[in-house]
Amino acid sequence: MKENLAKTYDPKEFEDRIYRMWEESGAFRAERDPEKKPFTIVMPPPNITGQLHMGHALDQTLQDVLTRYKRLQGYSALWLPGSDHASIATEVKVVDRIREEGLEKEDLGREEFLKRAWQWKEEFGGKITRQCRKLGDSCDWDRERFTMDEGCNRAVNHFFVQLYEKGLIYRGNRLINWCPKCGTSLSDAEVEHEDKNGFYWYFRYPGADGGEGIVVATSRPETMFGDVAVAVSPDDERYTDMIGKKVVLPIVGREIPVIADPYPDPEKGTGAVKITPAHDENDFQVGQRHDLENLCCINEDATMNHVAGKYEGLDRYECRKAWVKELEEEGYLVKTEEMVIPTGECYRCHTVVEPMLSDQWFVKMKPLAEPALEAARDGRLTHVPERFEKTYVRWLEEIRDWCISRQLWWGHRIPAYYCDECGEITVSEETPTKCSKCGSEKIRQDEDVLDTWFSSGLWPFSTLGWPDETEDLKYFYPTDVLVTGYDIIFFWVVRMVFSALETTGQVPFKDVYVHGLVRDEQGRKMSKSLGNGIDPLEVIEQYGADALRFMLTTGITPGNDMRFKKDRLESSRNFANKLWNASRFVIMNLEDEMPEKVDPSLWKDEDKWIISRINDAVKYVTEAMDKYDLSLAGQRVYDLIWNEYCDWYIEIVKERLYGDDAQDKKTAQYVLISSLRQMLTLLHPFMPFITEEIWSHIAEKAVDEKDPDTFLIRASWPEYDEGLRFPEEVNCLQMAMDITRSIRNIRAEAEAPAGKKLRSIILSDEDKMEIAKSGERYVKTLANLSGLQFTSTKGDVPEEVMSAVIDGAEIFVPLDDLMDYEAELARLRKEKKRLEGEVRRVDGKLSNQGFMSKAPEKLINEEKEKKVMYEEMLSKVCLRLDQVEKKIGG
RNA sequence: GAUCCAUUAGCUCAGUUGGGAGAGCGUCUGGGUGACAACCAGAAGGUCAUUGGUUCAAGUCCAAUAUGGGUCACCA
Repeated sequence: MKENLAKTYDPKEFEDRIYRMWEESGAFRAERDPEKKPFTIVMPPPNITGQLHMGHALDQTLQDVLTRYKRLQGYSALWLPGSDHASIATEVKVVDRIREEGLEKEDLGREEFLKRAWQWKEEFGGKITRQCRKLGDSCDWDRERFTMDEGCNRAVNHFFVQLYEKGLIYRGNRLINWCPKCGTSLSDAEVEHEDKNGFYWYFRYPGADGGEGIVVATSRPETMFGDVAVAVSPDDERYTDMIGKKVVLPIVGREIPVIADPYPDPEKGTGAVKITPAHDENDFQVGQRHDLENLCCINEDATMNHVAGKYEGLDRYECRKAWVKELEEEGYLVKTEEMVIPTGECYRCHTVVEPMLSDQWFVKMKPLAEPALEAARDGRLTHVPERFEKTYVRWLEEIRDWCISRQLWWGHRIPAYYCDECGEITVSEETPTKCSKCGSEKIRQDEDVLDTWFSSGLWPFSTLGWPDETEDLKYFYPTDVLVTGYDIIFFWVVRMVFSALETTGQVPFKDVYVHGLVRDEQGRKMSKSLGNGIDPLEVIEQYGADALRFMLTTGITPGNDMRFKKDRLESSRNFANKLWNASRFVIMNLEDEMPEKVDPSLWKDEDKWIISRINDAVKYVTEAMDKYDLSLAGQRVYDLIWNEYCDWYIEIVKERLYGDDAQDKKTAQYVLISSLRQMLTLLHPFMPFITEEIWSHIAEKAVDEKDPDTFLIRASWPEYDEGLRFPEEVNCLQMAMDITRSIRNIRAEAEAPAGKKLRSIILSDEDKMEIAKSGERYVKTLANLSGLQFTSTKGDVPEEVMSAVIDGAEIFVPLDDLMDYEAELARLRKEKKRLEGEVRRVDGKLSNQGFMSKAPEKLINEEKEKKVMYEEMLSKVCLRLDQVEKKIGG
């Protein structure tokens, strides 16, 4: 006898073992097989600082489902894993760590600090990837990459130099977003905008000529020290005569000009704007137009500098408080107004960002954005769901130059070298030994590192060997689909696309599959600060990885958030349990040998029915998977296994398994097991562990732990087969199931015990008699009958019965002393009402001239048939109702 | 301010070329039946947010409104 599965479903017992078997046998390895088509996904690299959270679990499960599906379909499927150095995030962690030793990073020096950072990476960097294995991720671990490994470093330098030489990277002194806490510049995308309650303070700037001067409003009085002008609209009549005159900066005493510029809106505030070019983007532009000085009054740590006079050294907000007080005491404050102030915050530490004038490196975006837009417009790049293309397009259309230098140590150091002699900047992939212009050896490398996203942007091809024309790059690139959350479309997706188009000339992936966030049971975002995060590893410990995976990939829609519900987790686990038990049943009913293939001529109706149902499901599931409708695909497999295979097929087939007909028994065994194999394959992408475990007990060719080709993970995805449609047998089973349900229904309503054998009479229409009778043996067992009689004459039906009507037949159950006419009456009335409704609906359609003239003929015929059917059923119900009413009356 | 999403059974959500409203959980009624109580057999429960439009036909397409949520935006 074949060894059976354990008595109870216990995922802990086999999940790790199965994973080890896959990994050690090389089942995940993707070969460059010219016979196969490639399928590639690169994993969005998790930060080395992070822990695996539910967001990763969702993101990765989706990728794994797709990868496993394609692998089963015979593709050479590569899912390439890796992790991201996460410049700012990691640096902050390492700084915190050395601070525990009472040290600042400056105390260590750059070299020693980087050593510590690498130590951190070694220590924690592998954590997430180890955790991925628990989820069942079928990544090719031999190809695992890190954004700061040698190859990626080379790609980054190469890309930087390429852009620089094309004039797409430049160094400039411009206004950038500065995070005072992280001590670095940020890109626009790294600044989060938030509305905060604050004030407008209205201050009078007196005229230098002793006149009234001008009143300006500001939400940031501390920047007044950096004011270099007051701007008014040239069309603002209130201020026409002020233009060209000077006003005095209160208390400071410095005289500044009143200038005319289109920027001020006469409708807003007082119509006059103080201009602080060093601390505001708009003011900066005004300053450029009027050739004004950029007077900086705030330090990098957000304290005031010497320009603020006695406030030097004070924090910007402390200064604000004291300064407003002083201005008020001196009579310059005209009024204060409560106001909602939009502020920018650092996306890492949420410190209010300070716009600062600074020397930084920038990427010129317009020339890069255009091809990326084109790729979306002409369909080389598609978004799932489609609507995210708008997000993508709008961001690219409004894009500004990208500040890529960061004042940090952990990251890719900018490959630019300054000559101390002549000031020349040498940009080079290889570390130069001397200045490219004057030949001096006194050169030093730029201190800054690059934005993390600069290297992430190269991920889909740097991981495959670019800039070298490697075999991997040729075979696996461009990748097929990128799976990611909508929250990083801007940060990441967009940058990968333009970087790829610029370097490889191809889109980095054809499709972008966008998923939502996993929220908690109340619908809140899971976050560290709320402490409402659910640890995927704990869930796996309790319910198994398969249950988690199934729960995450079904019952959701692409692009929409999902709520983490324990209910659904339990229901997924129950489904696994159901499959486990069904498989146990199948195995326990096998002989010593695996059943051999039987000739289709031996198939019974129910065999053809389940084969046909599976065949239909294969078509449906394959189409859904191809459209990324994983949820619908998973749901369909669930229904197939539970509601068709378990609920009906297994129940029907039991009689044959316990019977004496040896050949028929073998047929049943074969169909049972071959159906199961197909269903396991369909389910495998979603629930890889349990399906692989069961497979190892029922595979046609024995599983060899060393040979991945014998595993389910490398089996063949079933294909839809026109030859496996059996409409007649499907109809027969359908009718048998309808009759069975009717009888069960009657039994329940009459409160007859399930164990009690009943008799039933089926009064069938002539044309349906054959088909009804062909289902006799199913109905007898499934409805637990002692006798079943078919007739076409009404007279054969006894009077004391309960009844039900289905298409083509009436079902009667004589209940003798169990007879409950009240229940029967109630049920018949309900049925009558329902049928009347149906007839009304169909009549409505058929008497509608528009419908009759415009609807497709096929549909009209269907409706006509329905009309006949419903009317027949109704008349039967009415007749029966009459009888019962008389009975009760008499 | 611009834009996107959501609104379907008590709860959480599916519903993909417009053509008879579904699942899981919960509730109610039966059930220890030779895989499964993490189960089986039944049942109740919905003017698909509102209004208008297109269509023979709308949960599904279009337009407005309401409520909730998200994203983007240089407003002193």
